[in-house]
Amino acid sequence: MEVKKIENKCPFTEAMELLSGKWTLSIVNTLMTGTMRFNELERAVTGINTRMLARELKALEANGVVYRTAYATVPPTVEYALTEKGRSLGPVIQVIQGWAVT
Amino acid sequence: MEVKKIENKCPFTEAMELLSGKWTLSIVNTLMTGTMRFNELERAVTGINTRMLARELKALEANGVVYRTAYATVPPTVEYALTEKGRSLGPVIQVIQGWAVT
DNA sequence: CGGCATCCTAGTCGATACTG
DNA sequence: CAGTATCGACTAGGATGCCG
Repeated sequence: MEVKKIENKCPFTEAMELLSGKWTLSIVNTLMTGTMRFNELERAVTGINTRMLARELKALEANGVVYRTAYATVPPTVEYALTEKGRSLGPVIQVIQGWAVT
Repeated sequence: MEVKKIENKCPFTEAMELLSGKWTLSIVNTLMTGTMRFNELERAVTGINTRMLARELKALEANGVVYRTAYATVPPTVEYALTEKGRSLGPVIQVIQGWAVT
């Protein structure tokens, strides 16, 4: 059984799979300003809903873009912040933005 | 005074809607090497099929990223090349690629 | 407060067949 | 050669409710 493995699985494609989500870069961009809680993010990213935010955050966390910190307080407190990898997305956002206004 | 909020503003979202296609940037990247015909592209972009290529090319053409030149030869000849706007996507691809390998 | 579970729609994507 | 048409699988995305 021949498995047609994509040899040229370029890192570029992998990156696109992560970044092409509708909200992904908006979330990352929002987190550029600093650590935020779940509800803060939900309010800051206009138009997103709970499920999408949760899903995106999980994906971003799995990819080492954001960092999650949960505090065992009685009203649960969970904070999200960018990792080094996440912050390194700044230029990407800048460049796309620059291209967009051209 | 008004601060230009480039953050969660539309041009970025618009750009993402165009660029987030699965094949979009691969096609653009392939065309960076120069003008190509339909079948050449289909062979160069590994994994794509006729329908997707046709659809993407139409979208890219509509957005002024590529331009299409058809020659009225008996076996139809159609060439695709990047516009100025299309070539200006080079840095975008570079940056994402750079981020991907990090 | 954080965030999963459920249901749903609309769009994406792929393989194949067919046309000018 | 350069596409279009058709079908069907898959999934991203949205609305809402519930639970620790």
